[in-house]
Amino acid sequence: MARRLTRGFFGRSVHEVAPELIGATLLFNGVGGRIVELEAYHHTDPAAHSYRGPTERNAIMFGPAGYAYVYRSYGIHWCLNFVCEPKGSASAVLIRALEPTVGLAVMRRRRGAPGDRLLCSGPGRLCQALGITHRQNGFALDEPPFELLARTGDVEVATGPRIGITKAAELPWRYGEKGSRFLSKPFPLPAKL
DNA sequence: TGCCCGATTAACT
DNA sequence: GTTAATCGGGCAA
Repeated sequence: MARRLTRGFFGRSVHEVAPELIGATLLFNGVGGRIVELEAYHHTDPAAHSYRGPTERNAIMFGPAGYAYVYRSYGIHWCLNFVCEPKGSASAVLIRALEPTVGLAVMRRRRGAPGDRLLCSGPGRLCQALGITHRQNGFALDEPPFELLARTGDVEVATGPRIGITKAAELPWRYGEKGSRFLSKPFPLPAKL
């Protein structure tokens, strides 16, 4: 059975944590799936919410690693982040897509019954499918209702530019499972030699 | 205070 | 391809 990830797992560089999370299983109240896509946001990164210092919204990013940072996107959607790095470094990974594996019927109902490929393929979509809102901001990731399980097999990890940002858009800080059909967008093909 | 923009999505043409 | 939904943060005045 897969190893349970505890908060110590997250207390390292976002660029160490991010690729290790690809293929890990995220459950919320027993519903969820395999993480197939995420993005890293470091506090020195102009695209990060924490870049300009603490605010009421991003306060949890300035606390210890291993907690959920949930924010409202475009006034409509919720997006889930895992706080990483030593306390105060205000860095996190944005969970962008899951391959749904547990609780398919519940997720379909919450999402208005789209095809399974669209259930959790996007940061707003996966929060809707799992039932995550601002109420979960600050929740510990290694305690119920959250559960995180390390991946069991090998995974091929792809990297590329992040999605939907204008600042620091060139940084290749998006990580995903190569070839997964549950990505929010495909990764650009590697440059030809 | 007011205005613009954003780590998005679905429903349009 | 475009656009509306809708709200917190940043910055100018």
